Amino acid sequence: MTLTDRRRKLLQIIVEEHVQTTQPVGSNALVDKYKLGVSSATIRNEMAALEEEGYIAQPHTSAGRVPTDAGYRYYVQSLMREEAPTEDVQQTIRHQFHQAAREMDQWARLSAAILASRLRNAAVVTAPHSAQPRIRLLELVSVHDYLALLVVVLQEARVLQQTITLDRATSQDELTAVGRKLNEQLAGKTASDIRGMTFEKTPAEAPVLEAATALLDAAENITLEQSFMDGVRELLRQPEFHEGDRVQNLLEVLEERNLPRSIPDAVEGDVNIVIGGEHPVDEMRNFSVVTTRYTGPSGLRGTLSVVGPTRLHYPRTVAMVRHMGALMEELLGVYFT
Amino acid sequence: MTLTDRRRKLLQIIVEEHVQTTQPVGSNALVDKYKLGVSSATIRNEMAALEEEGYIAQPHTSAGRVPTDAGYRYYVQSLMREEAPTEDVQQTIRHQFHQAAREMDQWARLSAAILASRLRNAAVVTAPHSAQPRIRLLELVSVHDYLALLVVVLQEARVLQQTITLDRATSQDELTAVGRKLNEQLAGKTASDIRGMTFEKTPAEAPVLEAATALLDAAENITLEQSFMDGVRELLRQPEFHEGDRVQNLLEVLEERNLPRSIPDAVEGDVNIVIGGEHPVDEMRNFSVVTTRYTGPSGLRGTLSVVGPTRLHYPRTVAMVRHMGALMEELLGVYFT
DNA sequence: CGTTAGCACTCTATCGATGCGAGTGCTAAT
DNA sequence: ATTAGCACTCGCATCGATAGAGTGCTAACG
Repeated sequence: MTLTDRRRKLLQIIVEEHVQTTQPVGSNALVDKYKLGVSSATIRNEMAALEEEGYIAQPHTSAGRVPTDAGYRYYVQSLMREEAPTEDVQQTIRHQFHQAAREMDQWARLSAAILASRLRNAAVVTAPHSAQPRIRLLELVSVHDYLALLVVVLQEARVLQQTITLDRATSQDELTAVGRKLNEQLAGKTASDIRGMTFEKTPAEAPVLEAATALLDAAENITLEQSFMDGVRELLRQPEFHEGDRVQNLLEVLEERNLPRSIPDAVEGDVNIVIGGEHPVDEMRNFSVVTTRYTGPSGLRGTLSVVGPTRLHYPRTVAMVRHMGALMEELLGVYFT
Repeated sequence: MTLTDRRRKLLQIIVEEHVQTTQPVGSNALVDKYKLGVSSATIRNEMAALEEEGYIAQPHTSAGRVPTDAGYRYYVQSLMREEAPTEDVQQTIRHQFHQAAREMDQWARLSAAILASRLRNAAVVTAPHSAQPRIRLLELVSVHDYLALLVVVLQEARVLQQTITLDRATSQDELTAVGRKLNEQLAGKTASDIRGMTFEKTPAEAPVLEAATALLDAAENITLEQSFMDGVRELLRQPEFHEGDRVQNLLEVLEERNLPRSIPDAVEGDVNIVIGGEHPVDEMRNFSVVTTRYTGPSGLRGTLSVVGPTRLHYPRTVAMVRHMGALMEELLGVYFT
């Protein structure tokens, strides 16, 4: 199971060469390009061994070798060295955030854009959201006789809204009064808190409470509104998808925005890598997903993911995802403590 | 310039046949499939005439004919009959809206989804927004010593938010006081109204006013947050894009979300069709865009667009876009009068 | 004069044969 | 253990021939 140093080195070269060229890599090309101290025949023997172990494979007899999922797995686990973005790049990114509005949604959107353009692959980022959202403030605005707009500000500085139907015509004054009263009672409460409350509800209050709890419930989950996708165009640029029919499947998954759900839970603070067939969803078996989770004060959390072909530049991708995760955490820490 | 009836009929058949089959259509196939009372030679003569006029073209000598942009233009202008969605479909759609939340953003998103899936093409819908947004209500929430969240509710029942930096630590009480005062002064005002106001601004109020006007300004334009795109996957499914490199250009345009901007102003209440090379943006010359504009009470308006290959099923597409536009107007009318 | 049958011509797409080259695995020598 | 040598495999590009779809033109017809 454990490989000799030479084989490890060889596997590394094969992965990196293939990532760079997109082509299967052969023994002759290798000895030419990299000054290995041995002949191509030796390399062939070693390659045969690596193939035996399942780390590489040939697309067809008499083609070069290509890393298998297992090969990439071994590579990311014990061969690669992350390539952190240069100081220069880091500065540029920081600057971009500086220019953007101080809105969590904007940060998420920007993160997705940066990941996509820097790594030339698709990126999905979920905006920060709390596992236990609490009401900070609540406001009722009359829209129509029987219609009111409920605005809920969460403690995490997120704003939710919902239009609610009232069972009788209600004036703005009346709504304001209801709002004032509920504000006192609901401030700092979670959805389950509210459900547990047993005070007397007036007929006017009932629908508001119901809507408020529904909003809180919805806010717990990564709703599709808060998940930003970017870089599909980059994905189409990748040579392996020029036929297009393979990306299509991916888009089915991505456009329904259930990517985050389909990703195994990322270990917090670390970067999670899912390679090709390791992914539970069938449509994803041609792709790799690199994910990290970021957390902020008061239970805020979210995820950043990059999606690309299995032939990913893992050292750069992992490092960049890690970097952006850290950056998000930093921003959240500074602005929302 | 004006065509004989027979040529008009022929052009119509060519367009519809080509839309259906994706293939160039030849004279023999035509007389076989449609029981025209004449021989293929006659058809050939007529085709030559139509080609002379610029309505059709052959991809290469000895291939069938394909409609040109001008051919499609003639078709949509004077040959096609819109195919309104069946009563059945209309009911289903109505039902879908009934199920959805009564939020304008949700409606827009749903519209995009429906257009995309029913027409099997990409759709872009902008949420309703007012040309002259007016403040309904304003709320300040303390986030941090020097940081506050400004929530602005517009009269159109839209909610905007922005985090603002304060030049000194400010308590929630103080913010509430500022908010109360500004509320009285700003209710019903537009951005230019506010800029025109000359009352005394306290240091605490200045940044809030600035942010509020900025928000109003931003709300006037279709910001990318309020524009919903769906159905890119459908586009990839189209046979003409199986090579993928042509959709890529489109995605460049779409992902930057400047599609609405790149579309010639739609005449209100009517459906606007831009065919292939008619589009000012180069990357779009392989596509057609069908757009309509919807308006609601108090200056609310937005657009719905469908983007597909020039080989669109115009009768269905135009009718469906028209239908959805009318539906949006109806919904806005019912809920926001 | 419009219509049409007939025909030569053009161009594409497809198929099979062929040759080349990259790459492999094996064997025997070092 | 390494390596030179070699036969072998297979994909890929090239080429030519062929079939087929479609056209334009011409001459005949009602």
